[in-house]
Amino acid sequence: MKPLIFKVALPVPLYRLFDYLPPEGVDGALIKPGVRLEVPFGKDTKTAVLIEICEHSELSTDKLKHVLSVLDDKPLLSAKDLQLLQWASHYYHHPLGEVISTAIPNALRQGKAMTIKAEKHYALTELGRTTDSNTLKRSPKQKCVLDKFQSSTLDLSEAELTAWNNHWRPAVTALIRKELVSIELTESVSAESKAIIRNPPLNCNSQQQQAIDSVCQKLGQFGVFLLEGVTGSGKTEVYLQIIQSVLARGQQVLILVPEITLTPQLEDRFKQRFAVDIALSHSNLTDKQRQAAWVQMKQGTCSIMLGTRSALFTPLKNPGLIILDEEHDASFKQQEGFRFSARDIAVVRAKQLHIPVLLGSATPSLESLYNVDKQRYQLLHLPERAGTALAPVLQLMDIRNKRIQEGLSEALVVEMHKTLAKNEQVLLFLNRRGFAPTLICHSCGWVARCQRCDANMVIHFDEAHLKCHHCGQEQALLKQCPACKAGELIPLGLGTERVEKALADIFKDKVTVRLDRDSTQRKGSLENYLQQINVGQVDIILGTQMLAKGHHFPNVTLVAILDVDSGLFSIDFHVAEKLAQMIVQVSGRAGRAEKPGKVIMQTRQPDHPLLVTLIQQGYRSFAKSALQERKAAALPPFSYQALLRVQSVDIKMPQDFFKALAGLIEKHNTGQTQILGPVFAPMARRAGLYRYQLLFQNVRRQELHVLLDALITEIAKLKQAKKVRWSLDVDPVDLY
DNA sequence: AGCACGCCGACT
DNA sequence: GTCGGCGTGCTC
Repeated sequence: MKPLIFKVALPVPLYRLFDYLPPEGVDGALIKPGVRLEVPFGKDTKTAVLIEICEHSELSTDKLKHVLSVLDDKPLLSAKDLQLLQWASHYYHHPLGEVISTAIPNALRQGKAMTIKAEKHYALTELGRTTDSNTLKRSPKQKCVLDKFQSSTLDLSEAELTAWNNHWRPAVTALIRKELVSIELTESVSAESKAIIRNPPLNCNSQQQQAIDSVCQKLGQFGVFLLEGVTGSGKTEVYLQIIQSVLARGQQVLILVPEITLTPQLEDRFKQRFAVDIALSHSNLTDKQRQAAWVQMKQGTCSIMLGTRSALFTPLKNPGLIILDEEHDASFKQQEGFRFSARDIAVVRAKQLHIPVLLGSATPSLESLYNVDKQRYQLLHLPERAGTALAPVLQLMDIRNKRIQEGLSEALVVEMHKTLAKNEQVLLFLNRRGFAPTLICHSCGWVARCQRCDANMVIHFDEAHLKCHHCGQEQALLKQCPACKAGELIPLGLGTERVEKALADIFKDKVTVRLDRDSTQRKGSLENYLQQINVGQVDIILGTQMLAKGHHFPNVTLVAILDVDSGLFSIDFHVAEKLAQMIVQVSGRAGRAEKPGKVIMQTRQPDHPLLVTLIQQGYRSFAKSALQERKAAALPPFSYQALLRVQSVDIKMPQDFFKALAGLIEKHNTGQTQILGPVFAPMARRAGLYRYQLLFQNVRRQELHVLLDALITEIAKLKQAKKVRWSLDVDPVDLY
């Protein structure tokens, strides 16, 4: 009788599976694909995932090793999960083992048990702490809540309720989930849950209601919805009410948001509505927390997951809906390793699971709008701002030949004074951190350059450093020109730090807060600043693109984009789209309720078609004309692209690789795929590596992928390929 | 990706 | 005579 062969995926960058024999003394037929296996691999042992069991191997049986042990009783990944991951591996031409690695939490990848002993220990400790009132001497408020809780008194005060929700409930429900708490406790908790009046649904306008109804009618079947709603149009309320319906069907919801949007405020908004726990998944969690969230979704003990990009792959016991908020956001595309688009895979996953997927944005991506045109996606439009709020007025401020002080024109300063005099807030947007992007010698023209990149060092006065924003290298701020030893060093150009200092001079009695990566590095400091802004302790808010994401500033009535021109000229066709989205998103921070907002864009290109179209006719008109341009140039979404990036410390090394590749392309490109390059990347050297790229483009996706398939197989075997770092980026969003 | 094997230069 | 440089090839 032939032995069974286990085909397994390993977390290595290899485009193939490995064959093993079942563990010794174990009937292989009893083991199911999707379980984790401990296998010997080379010198060490690794955690593999069983993909398939079959009867044949390319290798003779005596060459095969036995699986050491089976780590799971039940598959960690279902057949559908595996199917999706295999699809993604194929579509993005990335090794399956590494794709699986992105789909499962780090702890499980390392072979840890699915139920965590340490977690149980933690829960028990927590139980001891929370149920023993005597140990709560330091927190009398908690003690009071506990006493009421234990005596089944359910009329909690508001403060007690908050304490309960924030500190108690998560701990106790975590215990219940782990079945470590007795039945009577469970019962009193559920009674208590019902007693708590959570934030009820808000009244919806007719468009909101229509959007809700459209999606709810499709529950249980596949459909893609694009929810287009400007800031303040009540998108979140639409999400919440649809989620309510999904929960009522006993199904789970996966909500994906961009990296920076996942704030405690958003989490609170969900918590305040639903009487269920919310699993979180983002990069700030510990391995253990991520695993716990993942396992809860898989086992169905939690119904809502709120997470970033990689949460997309979380196994769901009863999938009901996927929501992807701010679908235009570039952070849904992973920019290294397995370069997947969470937005695109979300659609594939929803189709596989026969559930709807809801993409939301005030500024939908051109791809999604194109899919609406093609009737692949159903558009749900929320044209109004909820309540009485008025849309902000956008205007261009021509600053040609005008006096400018540290990036602020006199006319803008006047507007700022007017706004501040009314006790309203001003928001200034400048997408460049640091003090100034260039340090130049006034005497000899020497410029501080990064030694490892084709880039200038950026001046950071606060830390007395020169920093490279591309490789992170830092050096002490120079006092003297290293070239001529004599000249005065002058900061050239504008960054947020510099504007901050100017604001302190011009608006002496006003409070300014600067929000950028440097000022919010410490954990919780962003939350802190946002809090200060919302209670009115701040007059002027100054920051980079992190201002464009999600945060609401109700008292801001003037928004100024200090330098809109820097985004207007780029060889990358995506940049115009990103700029338009950024302008609209930043504008959305202004004007709330009865206070209409004003948005000023300082420009030296007041006639630029992008700006004029956007301002006079709005985002949709801009998108329409941008799509027409894409069509005329046969650019995506009217064609499909893949970018091969090649990096090397040696400037000449990649040439051998490209020479070999040219032969392969010649041999395999039997279709119409256009090959553009190889050329240097726009920044030819970064972090000490020379960077080349080669673009593949074809109006037929299938044909492009057939070529890529053939090429990847051969490149993986190429000896010239081992001397360089290469990667393939399917559907690239930035061509740099 | 790791890791070992392997063949040529500066050190005890 | 040996340590170690990283080029090449393999991992079921």
